[in-house]
Amino acid sequence: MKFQAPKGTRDFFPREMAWRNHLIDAWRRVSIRNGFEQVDGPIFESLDLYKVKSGEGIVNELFHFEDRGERELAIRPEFTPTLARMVAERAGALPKPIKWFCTPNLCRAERPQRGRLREFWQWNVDILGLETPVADAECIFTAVDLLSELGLRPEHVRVKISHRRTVRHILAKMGVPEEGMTGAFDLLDRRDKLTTEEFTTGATKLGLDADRVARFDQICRLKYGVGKLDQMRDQIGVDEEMADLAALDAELRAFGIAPWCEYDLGIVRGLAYYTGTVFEVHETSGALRALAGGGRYDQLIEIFGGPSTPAVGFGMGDVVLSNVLMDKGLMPEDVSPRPDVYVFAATEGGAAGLSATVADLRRAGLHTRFSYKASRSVGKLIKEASASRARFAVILDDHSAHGRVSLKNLDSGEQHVVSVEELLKLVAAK
RNA sequence: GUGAGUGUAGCUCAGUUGGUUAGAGCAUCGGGUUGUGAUCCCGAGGGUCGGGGGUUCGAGUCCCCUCACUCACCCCA
Repeated sequence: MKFQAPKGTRDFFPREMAWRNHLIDAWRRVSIRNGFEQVDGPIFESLDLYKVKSGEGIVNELFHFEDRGERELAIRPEFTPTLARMVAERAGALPKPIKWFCTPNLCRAERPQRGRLREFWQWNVDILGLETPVADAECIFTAVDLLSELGLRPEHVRVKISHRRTVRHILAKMGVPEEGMTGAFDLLDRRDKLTTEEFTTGATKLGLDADRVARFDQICRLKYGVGKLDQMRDQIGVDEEMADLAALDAELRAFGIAPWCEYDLGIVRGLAYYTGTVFEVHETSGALRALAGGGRYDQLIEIFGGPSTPAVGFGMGDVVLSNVLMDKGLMPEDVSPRPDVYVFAATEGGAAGLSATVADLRRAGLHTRFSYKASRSVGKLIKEASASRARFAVILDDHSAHGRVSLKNLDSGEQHVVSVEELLKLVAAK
């Protein structure tokens, strides 16, 4: 019997675990400096919680099971329902605005492919209780702050922004009837995957004539920089429902992230519950799926039984993010913790004091490793110390009985004979 | 759920028209030389060639089935 990790899941050997921690540390660090507080919920919830938001169809896409009390449960495929439940439960008592983040692992019963696995980690950032586009801009700023923290730049990734109400207004003005809106959004979303014929057929079904089909097609593809909303007004001829976007535009500039952002009316997001701003972070070559996606969902908390609460947020998964960093050559070689010192004995006399020295160094708070080898070959042991990525080698020899050791800086190669007290000082000073 | 591609050591791969006991490099482990990270030398472990069936005197190699992985579709909360 041979076992392997289940389809779409990953084992985290030390290297991978170090990377996962590095990423989650970055998520946490950036969240905190942007004023968000960390929360978490259970890894499984009542299956109904997910049906409320997404309908029966969701059941095939998640892992669900029954407990011994015949309760139907599901492993969390997303965090938003839990968040909504938590907010609805204490809505009255929580100080506003609510700014929360979370770094849950999520599971979806989908077929794995590039950028998509069955278990992954996702950074969730949400602001609840604020209607102002400042909150939308702050979410986008936080996402950009993280991307920047990991070495990405506007030439690598771009935040593509649209607005549900603005787009709805444009579509209505073009003659798309109210009942055709869902179909129109779907068409917008899938434009890049459709042939011209398929697109035209779809648009015609919505009641658009050839002229308007062409304009619709054009609108899907138009992109505008931050600060260029006037161009959008002129080219599309849109007048109303622009105030929200204009306010967001001003904030994006004020936050200093204009170069990272662009308006792209082809961004829809599949979710029916978005009500205003929607955005996705894409790698600029367009080769990979979205790194992150989010938007405003002002009615969701009510659906979960809470009071009417405006909300905006986004999610960013670890898989595509790692893919992008790898593709751009920004994946660090090794982010495992570096030992401060690596101790070994060059003589039998030195070996007598090995364990005691290690214990002293560890009690002093140093990340201390030592050689388990019987070899007294200094060259071999230095090599071992170096392979451990330690900053210093501590060499014990026959003088060590008198409290003197050789301290070698493995980065510079410098070596001095020092007392243990001096050693602690030198290592602490870097 | 649909389709395509790929499966030989931990990794990258070689393996002749089917022919003896399946190989290399890297990695791992042990040892040796040089009292200081290199280089070098010796050695070891690790494979039911993804699995099953078939053809054949003989299958890593040919055929069928199956499984896994990868990629694309559906979907993407």
